[in-house]
Amino acid sequence: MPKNLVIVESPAKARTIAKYLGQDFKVMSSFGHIRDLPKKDIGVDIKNNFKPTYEVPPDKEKAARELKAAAKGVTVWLASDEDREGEAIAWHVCVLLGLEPAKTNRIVFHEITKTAIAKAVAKPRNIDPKLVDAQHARRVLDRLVGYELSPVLWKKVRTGLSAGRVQSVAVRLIVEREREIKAFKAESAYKVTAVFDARGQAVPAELSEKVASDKAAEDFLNSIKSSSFRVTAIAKKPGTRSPNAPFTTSTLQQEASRRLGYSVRRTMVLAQRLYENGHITYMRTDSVNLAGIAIDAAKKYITDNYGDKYGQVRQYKTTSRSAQEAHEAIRPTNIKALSAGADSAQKKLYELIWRRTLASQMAAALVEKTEVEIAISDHSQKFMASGEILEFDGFLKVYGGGKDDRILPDLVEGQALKLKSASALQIFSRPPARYSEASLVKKLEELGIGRPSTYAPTIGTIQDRGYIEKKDLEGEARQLKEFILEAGKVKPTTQEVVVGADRAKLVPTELAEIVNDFLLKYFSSIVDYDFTAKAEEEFDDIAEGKIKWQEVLKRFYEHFHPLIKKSEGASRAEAMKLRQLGKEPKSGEPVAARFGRYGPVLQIGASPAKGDKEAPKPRFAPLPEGATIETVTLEQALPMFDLPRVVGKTEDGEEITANIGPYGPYIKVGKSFISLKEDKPLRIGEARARELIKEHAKAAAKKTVADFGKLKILRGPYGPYITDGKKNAKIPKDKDPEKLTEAEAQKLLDEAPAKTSFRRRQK
DNA sequence: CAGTGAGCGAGCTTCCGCTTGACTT
Repeated sequence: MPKNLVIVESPAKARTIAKYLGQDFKVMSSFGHIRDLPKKDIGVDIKNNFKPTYEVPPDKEKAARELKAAAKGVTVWLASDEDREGEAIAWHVCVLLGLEPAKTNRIVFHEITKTAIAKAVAKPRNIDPKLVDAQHARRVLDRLVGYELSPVLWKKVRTGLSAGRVQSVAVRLIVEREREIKAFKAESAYKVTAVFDARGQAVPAELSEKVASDKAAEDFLNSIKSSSFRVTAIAKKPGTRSPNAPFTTSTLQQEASRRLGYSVRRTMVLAQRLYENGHITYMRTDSVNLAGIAIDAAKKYITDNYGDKYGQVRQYKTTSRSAQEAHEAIRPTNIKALSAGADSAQKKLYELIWRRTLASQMAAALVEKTEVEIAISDHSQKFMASGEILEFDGFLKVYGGGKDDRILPDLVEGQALKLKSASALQIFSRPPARYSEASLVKKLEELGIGRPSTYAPTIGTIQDRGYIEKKDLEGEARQLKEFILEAGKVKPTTQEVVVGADRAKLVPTELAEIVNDFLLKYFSSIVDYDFTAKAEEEFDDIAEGKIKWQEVLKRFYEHFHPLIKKSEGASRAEAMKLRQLGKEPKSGEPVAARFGRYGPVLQIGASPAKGDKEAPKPRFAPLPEGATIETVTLEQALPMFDLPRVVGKTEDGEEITANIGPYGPYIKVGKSFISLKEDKPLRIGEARARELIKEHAKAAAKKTVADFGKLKILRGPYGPYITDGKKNAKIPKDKDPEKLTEAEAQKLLDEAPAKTSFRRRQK
């Protein structure tokens, strides 16, 4: 029987450490925080000096039971992470096991290697009560903000909403970015480019200044028709490009999004699998530090495979202001393994991590940049030609940026050049980019808001609450004017480009705007971008013993709670942004847009006064696509009251209607609904509707493996399944779904467990 | 999943940060 019990946070870590510790040690996991504030109420006794009530949540009961059983009569070693949360986990484990925090062995290691673990065990310390206090303050502060603020939103806006220190700032960032984009006025200018001839070789160049108007652009091209051109200066400059630091959670999410197109959540699920199978180090980290053995192994690998001159040992320093550095950077556990992972998605992510890690220990790439100045005989402006040649690839050998050489022909100062052609193309200044999941994570990290373990869940939460939507943006076609000088003549022409098209961008809903504006008005200090940073300073003061944690909370609460009281005076109508659009021509009734119980809505006629049952009820309609409460016009609003609209009949004589529902525009035949994408419910014709109905039927047939009437076997995203319209059943792997008989299918369905409720996304 | 927007009232919702499974149509 082992005499020692080591408790870490993660079961995968427990397995690894067990290998290094031998027979005398049993290693178990707490599965993260093993005690927490209760979910159902605030769990903080505010009047009693903010005394928190902690309990074991239902999903941790099993772990708690097993730890208690294993801790009897042995020496316990607390080996949770070395940061504020880890220290608190160690303390909670002590309380759970009835141990004395001041007398229990506390050990930490930043890298999981035999020597690091042996060193830690040789020199145990005790729990740092001040660091635990800092965590109490962090936990209780978040609880007070979340559980006092959210109910205000239930009363003033809609039930079930939420607000918090992290999520409300994330929403604010997205709302404000969207407003910047809406307010942006694109400015036009002209970019002049030219191609010169140097003894038969082409030299592309660009005019050093932009030209403001189309007249100026045309005039300029006309004015250089008979000019002469001469090389007046050649500057060659060596340049270097250095590799980036190894991955943290945030940079891994950004690069996996950019290079592999993975969502933040998908990246974390894949990384978790790689970690559990021992292929990579821990994936929730803010550190760019590599263990000594990892640096040595990378150095050896580089020397053996690419040669000495490709290697350069580098130690990176974190630039993140919130970093707590409890772990290493994310790296392969064995750099000699070029590939790892159970499927191609995992493999791609592993290879990205492998390449980034190796590149971080490689030499800089060397480039030679050439700038050539070309003077125009009768103008003061100059053309500039630039070239870049990669002289030594260095780290780009494994982590390339995919930039091609731009090679200029050999030129000498004073050399005359002949103009082959020139063009002036209209360009527009671009609005700031919408956030993607990954760029939002980057921004939050810069602001010090959120932690590696919460980036992905936070994005999920603000989507679940209906604050933001992930959207593919189609962009719009824009005609760009262009003047081309060729063979001594300037000709006007146009180029069509699509601007603003983008994939998977975060767009705020009207609900987000309402909630954000409300929070900004009544709780500006809480949704302030620096709120977390300031709070962190106070937590640090607690950890350093400069102030008691209850004192920090007291000061905060004396400021915060009056804001809650004050917000109770806010009127619902104010929050709901009622906006009058005009009068309906037929009846003269007022037409308004507002945020209703279920979202944005158009309304004709005033809401009757309370208790007035005689007054006519107002009529309601959804907002047209793309319009918002702030932008919708009377002209756009009026036709919406004609929905639902009869489109026509099918060949069988069934009526087809069109409408806009809570899930977008659709057409309806009998009981089936078909979502509309390009077609508009106000305009779609009978012929087109019939087409869509046929396509829909075809797609449904493709999904059907077998149809027994009441019972159907369908192909879903998780494989084939049996359904009777009410209950679903999986088909065992050893059965061929094509050959299943109705009786067999019925039996499987009857045996399947009853539908369980599984909520990830709320309505 | 494809409405709605009366009124009343009971019962419920909610945070951030640590960690995994079990589960889905």
